[in-house]
Amino acid sequence: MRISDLVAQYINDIIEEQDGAAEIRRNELATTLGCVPSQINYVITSRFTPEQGYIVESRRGGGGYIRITRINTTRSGAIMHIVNAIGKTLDKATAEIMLTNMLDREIIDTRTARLMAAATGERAYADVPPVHRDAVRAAVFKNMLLTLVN
Amino acid sequence: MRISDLVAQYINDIIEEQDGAAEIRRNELATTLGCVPSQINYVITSRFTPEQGYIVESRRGGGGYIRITRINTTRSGAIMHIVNAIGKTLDKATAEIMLTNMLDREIIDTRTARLMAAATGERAYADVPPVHRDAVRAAVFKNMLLTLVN
DNA sequence: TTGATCTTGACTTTCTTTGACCAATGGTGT
DNA sequence: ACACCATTGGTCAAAGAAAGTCAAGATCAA
Repeated sequence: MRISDLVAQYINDIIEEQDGAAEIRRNELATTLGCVPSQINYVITSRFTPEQGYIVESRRGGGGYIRITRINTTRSGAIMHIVNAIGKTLDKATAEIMLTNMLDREIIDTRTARLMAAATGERAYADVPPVHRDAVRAAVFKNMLLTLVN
Repeated sequence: MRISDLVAQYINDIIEEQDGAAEIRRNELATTLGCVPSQINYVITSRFTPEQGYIVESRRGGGGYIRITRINTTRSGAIMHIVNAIGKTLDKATAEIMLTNMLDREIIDTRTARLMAAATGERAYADVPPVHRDAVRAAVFKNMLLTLVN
């Protein structure tokens, strides 16, 4: 087996283990796999390109690293799935679970989550008759989600 | 972990605690974190620059100090100003004007503006008795704005 | 055979750490 | 006031620690 395939597989394993992202140290990995450091660069530029759905960030100098992140192409699909899962009403607890879930899956970022939590929080609906609160919340939540679908 | 990151984090924690400004004593901090004093300068010049939104003042001699102030306060201040300008109610048109204004002033980005517009749009309030709609909108809008302060 | 893909290593660039030396400030004794 | 000095912070350059680039040679597949 080719060394480059070993390297690629090694990186893929980490990405798989770590939920979509691998952070490696080039020299260390090269030593571990018994190859020259620039081999890592070769593998990255040939198998972890943006076209293939990866983002690569790196840093030189002391404490340097290379981070490879798999792009989530199913984001829009995931959002639509959630939108469809919301019925006529949505209680606060469920909304929060959904937000946490989306955060974990990196469908939204922390700022967006906070913003959406604020818009669906109980405090915002003091003037809404209790029987209607969950319906309003569902509508607000859905409308916001839809703006996130590119 | 890099020492420079430790220093940066330490300073950031203080800034966070103290509402936007940290005053440190270079030698003391260096001793606390176990690094050479000039390391503090390195961290400051590489991570707390004006471009990154910080002002740094210092003084030598007895009772000397280094003060690092975050100047993103403009944004927070601007947001708080808007929050305070919103009364008990807020109609859709006014909300949109405010959003446009914040966009122009670069207080928020396009995505955030769209998200907030969706959360305050008429379509979200079908289940709210008309007399209460503007009050709910005001509450939602304020709650969202408050998450942007920081 | 030949073009594409791999492998390797010399050289480059960027970021971090450290220390020697410099500059300003405030206090103290005359 | 003034000279002096202890106490701080500032600067800069060298050394160290990664990662990046590139081109020459090796291999492989059609």
